[in-house]
Amino acid sequence: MDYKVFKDRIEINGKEDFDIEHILECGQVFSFVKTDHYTCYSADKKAEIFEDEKGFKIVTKDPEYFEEYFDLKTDYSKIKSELSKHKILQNPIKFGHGIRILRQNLFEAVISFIVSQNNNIKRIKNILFKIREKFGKNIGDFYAFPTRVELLKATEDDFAKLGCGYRAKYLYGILRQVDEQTLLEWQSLPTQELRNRLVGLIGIGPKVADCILLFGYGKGDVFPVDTWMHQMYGQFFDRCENREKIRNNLTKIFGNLSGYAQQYLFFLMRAKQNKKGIEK
DNA sequence: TTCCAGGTGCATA
DNA sequence: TATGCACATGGA
Repeated sequence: MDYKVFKDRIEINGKEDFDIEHILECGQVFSFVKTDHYTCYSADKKAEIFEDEKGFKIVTKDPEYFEEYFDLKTDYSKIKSELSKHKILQNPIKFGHGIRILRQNLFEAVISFIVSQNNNIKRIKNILFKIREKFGKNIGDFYAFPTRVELLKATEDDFAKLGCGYRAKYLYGILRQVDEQTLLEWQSLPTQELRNRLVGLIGIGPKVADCILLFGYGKGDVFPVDTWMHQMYGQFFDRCENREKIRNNLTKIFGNLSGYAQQYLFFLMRAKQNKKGIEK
């Protein structure tokens, strides 16, 4: 895939390694809107993505930020060719060939995946947009994701009123347990140590920690096991295991590319289940 | 109405 | 160490 960064946009040539629908609808991110095109919101930045016959145009005031965000410097054809050696991944990769793992804002990822627990994607999106509107800075035609300092003004009841349910106390608590700087400093830790730190925070369990590691820290050697992956494992491997065992087994198989493997599997599983499908 | 969603924390054995 | 249950809420 080749692409070019301009002052006000990025132009992507080809669709094999970049498909905005695959990228956004594979469950890794919640702050986007679909109209006749997709609009992405990350932290205090925004990009609109348009598809044409040749590829995609990412229109934004912050092209460098979104070059990083969409992980454009990484060669996904290499990743896919490596992962395609595993029979179980051949169909999922074919189906979700345009998936890329987003490099999301760390703090936003932490809050987002706490909200995501035992919740459905539509509702997660609503709650996160409400959090933006209520506590984030108004940037013209959208709201930035609030900083920790901005969110510290929120009471537990404020979160509950936005529909967070029992997660309100986790959000209220997490803001008082860790700040953005500390989260950033943990970046250099080995994955397991970093995971231990995250799981040590009230409101973050193994699954949410793995999502933060993968989508916030860009650690490929984790495999988030949620209800869908639990189902998938039962179907493919024809046996029942607990989530921690599934996670351990699959990271052993996929190594540093575990997180990528997980996304291809998740996307296909959910599309099948939704029936309406996100097929092309 | 009932079930379920990108789970977690806590009590109990 | 492992298992079971409560927890909020709205979409399907």
